[in-house]
Amino acid sequence: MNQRFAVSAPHTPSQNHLLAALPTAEFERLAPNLELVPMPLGDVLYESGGQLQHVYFPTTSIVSLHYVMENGSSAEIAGVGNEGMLGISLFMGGNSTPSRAIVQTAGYGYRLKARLMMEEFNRAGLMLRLLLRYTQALITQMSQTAVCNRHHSVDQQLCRWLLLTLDRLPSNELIMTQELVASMLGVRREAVTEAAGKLQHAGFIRYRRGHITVLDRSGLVTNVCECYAVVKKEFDRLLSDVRNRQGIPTTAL
Amino acid sequence: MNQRFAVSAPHTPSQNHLLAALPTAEFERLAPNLELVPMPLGDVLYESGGQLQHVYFPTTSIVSLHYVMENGSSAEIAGVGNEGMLGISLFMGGNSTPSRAIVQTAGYGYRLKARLMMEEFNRAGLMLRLLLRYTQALITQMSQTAVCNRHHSVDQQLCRWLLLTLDRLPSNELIMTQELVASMLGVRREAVTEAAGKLQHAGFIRYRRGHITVLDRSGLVTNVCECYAVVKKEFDRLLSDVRNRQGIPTTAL
DNA sequence: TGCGGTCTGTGCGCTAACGTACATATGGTG
DNA sequence: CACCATATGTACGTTAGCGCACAGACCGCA
Repeated sequence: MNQRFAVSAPHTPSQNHLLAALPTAEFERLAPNLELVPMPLGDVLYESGGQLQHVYFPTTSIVSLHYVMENGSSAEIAGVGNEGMLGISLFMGGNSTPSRAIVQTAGYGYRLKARLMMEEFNRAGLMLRLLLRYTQALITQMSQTAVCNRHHSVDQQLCRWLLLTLDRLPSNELIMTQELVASMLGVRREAVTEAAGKLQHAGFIRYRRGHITVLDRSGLVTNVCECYAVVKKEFDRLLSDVRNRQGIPTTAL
Repeated sequence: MNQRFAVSAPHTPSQNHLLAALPTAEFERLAPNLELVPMPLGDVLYESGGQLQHVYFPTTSIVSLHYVMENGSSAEIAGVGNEGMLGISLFMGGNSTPSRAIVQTAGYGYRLKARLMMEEFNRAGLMLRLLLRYTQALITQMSQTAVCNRHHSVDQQLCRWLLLTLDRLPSNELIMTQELVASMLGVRREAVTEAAGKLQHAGFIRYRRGHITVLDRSGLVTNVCECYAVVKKEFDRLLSDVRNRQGIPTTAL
């Protein structure tokens, strides 16, 4: 159903919540410059330390902000789906990303040239407010990841990760090897096999070579740590009024 | 020497790098509203989830952004000294902090009413650019903390933490119990005792009840993980032109 | 000067996660 | 259809860090 939808439905920038939240005037100014791009699994949008040529607004894809250490081990810092944007360091001022952005779930997205993004941002209009809000939500996600890495078990973290990914997906199936999940969580592949085995045994998920299907969402919820709810709640709080083209209260700016 | 300096030298907002980087006009507009406040050890500036009444610009104090979990365990997300500011979520749009801000090293700072801060920010001038840059640096610190929590030993993390704190201090002595350090790193107090014991044995530090003195900085550097350098480098890169009243290249905005 | 709360040192069993090694299963490709 | 690269399952010893318990040391205060 997911794939059928992706084929039959026309792609539109409004599938991305941030773009969808722009007032008509701003949206139409931007629209001609938004370029639909396919995002295949494993595609690297940004390399750590690289210059930003474009920003990306995922629609059906999910991208992982990833950090790779000197010794080769890695961990996900945050995930970005159709609720967000990639390339915030462009307007934050660094002009280069500290982390790597890698496509975690294949799909589509729209991209915009860095220069055009900056022009829009510099108008200091709704776009600026939207992006700063989103950045705030992203910061929460990163902090929570830091704390979760410190204090929670792999089992809990796997549940958190599955739920956060599931929330960004139209279907209940993840195209995803355990190896890849392991590199997201920053743990051994075997640890994922074991944790996923428990979840499958409990009937919450089912998987086969490269596919994970969630059968019982509520089962995952009972096993997840508080971090999931914290992140979810903060995204809802900050971005709930971003769902429709109504804008954001102007008190903020 | 540190304390003698704090007493004899007059306090001035320019001791904070962000304030010092403002052009004279903007600085003088703000100055009358900057209120000098003492920041005693353990003082809580923001409680998690609370509303922001002020933003704070530390001068001689260091404040820790801290996260406390349901089960009581905690961890530091980032530290803020005279290079930065507390209360970024004010202008980012959330208007409430997700984390707790607690004074880690006693000292002074200036505070500014939230409303006045927003007025300045909304001028979309240099202040906005400065603060976004700083936020970008803060994000790097948070990401790196997340990864460090995942992959590095307590020994390494203690070195990282000591060096980052030392860099914000005019002297080489930290007024700090091991208990407090432990709650920063999110580990057991005993783990800090042990790690600190090794460092003392190696002659890098010396400590007594509530005081840690760094004797050999380079010794810590040889034991620290890459995370220290990454954070330091990114702060330097983003904020090097913030040291003096020259402003920031206008390419960014 | 002595008291007492707090900070620091140390030991011990326990567990989660790691590193390594290898066996087995799967599904796309020629 | 057979092959084979890749994904998954399992096992075992090792280790870092935890939780707990308690002893000793320090330092400010009465």
